[in-house]
Amino acid sequence: MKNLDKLIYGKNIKLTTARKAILELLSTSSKPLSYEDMKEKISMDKATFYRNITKFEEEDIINSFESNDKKRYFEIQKNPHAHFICTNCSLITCLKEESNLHLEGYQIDNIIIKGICPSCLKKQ
Amino acid sequence: MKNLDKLIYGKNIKLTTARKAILELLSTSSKPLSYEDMKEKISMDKATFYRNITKFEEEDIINSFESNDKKRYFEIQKNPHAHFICTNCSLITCLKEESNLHLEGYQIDNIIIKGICPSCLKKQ
DNA sequence: TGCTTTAATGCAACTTAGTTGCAATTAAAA
DNA sequence: TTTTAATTGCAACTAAGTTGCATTAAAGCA
Repeated sequence: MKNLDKLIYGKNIKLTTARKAILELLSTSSKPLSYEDMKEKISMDKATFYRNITKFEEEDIINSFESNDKKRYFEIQKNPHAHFICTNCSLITCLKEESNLHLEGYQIDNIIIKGICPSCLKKQ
Repeated sequence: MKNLDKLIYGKNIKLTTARKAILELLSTSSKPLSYEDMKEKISMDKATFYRNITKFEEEDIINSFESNDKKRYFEIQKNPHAHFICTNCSLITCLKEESNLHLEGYQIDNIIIKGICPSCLKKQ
């Protein structure tokens, strides 16, 4: 079974060419991607893109968050981790370490921390 | 000196009626508000609203974050605290306790935690 | 208090993200 | 291979947020 097949195995989803294109791109990227980042590389209509994104989020295959530039960034939901967004330079950093936060009674899916990154702090 | 004056004291900002209306509304609200929440209660143009929001954010008077409904929510930046957003019912909860996270080398301004709230977990 | 300057406002027109209805197409199961 | 339900593309739409420009109002000063 190929990697992409694994992502949707057992879920109520058909593996179409459009969906392969999105998952292929996201799973080979080292950082979260926005629609703008992806639109030249995938040849589907905007409606198809967003309908699939919605479906993937419902099935917990990807997750998304809003960055400083007011765009939504998408990422395969493997090895869940927190993200740091620099409100100065808009850099997104994946934080593997800070993801073991616990909140009694809550299910935590995603943590986004906003602030100033070390590089921007030095320049000030 | 009145409460609203305190917020902008010493900053490069005129206290206009439009700005009073925004700050008045945000400072008397117990939860973050979106543009849609506020637009009937403030009588200014959309452009004025967003220009002032931008200014307030630059001067660290308010902060904003994107919720599950893809709207931006605004809040006075006092007693900084984390927010929990339920991706099921879209409820926003202020978490006073969980705000002492430390990240070496980073300045943390805002923490957003997404997941499922206790009430939705029980219903499942 | 009235004058002056500079910033803030309202309006209109725009950009872009994201959504929806519908007819045509395609994946997957029989 | 055929069938059927899900997916796609298209076009038209909604709503957030932005920008240029002429008008207005806040705040400092005479």
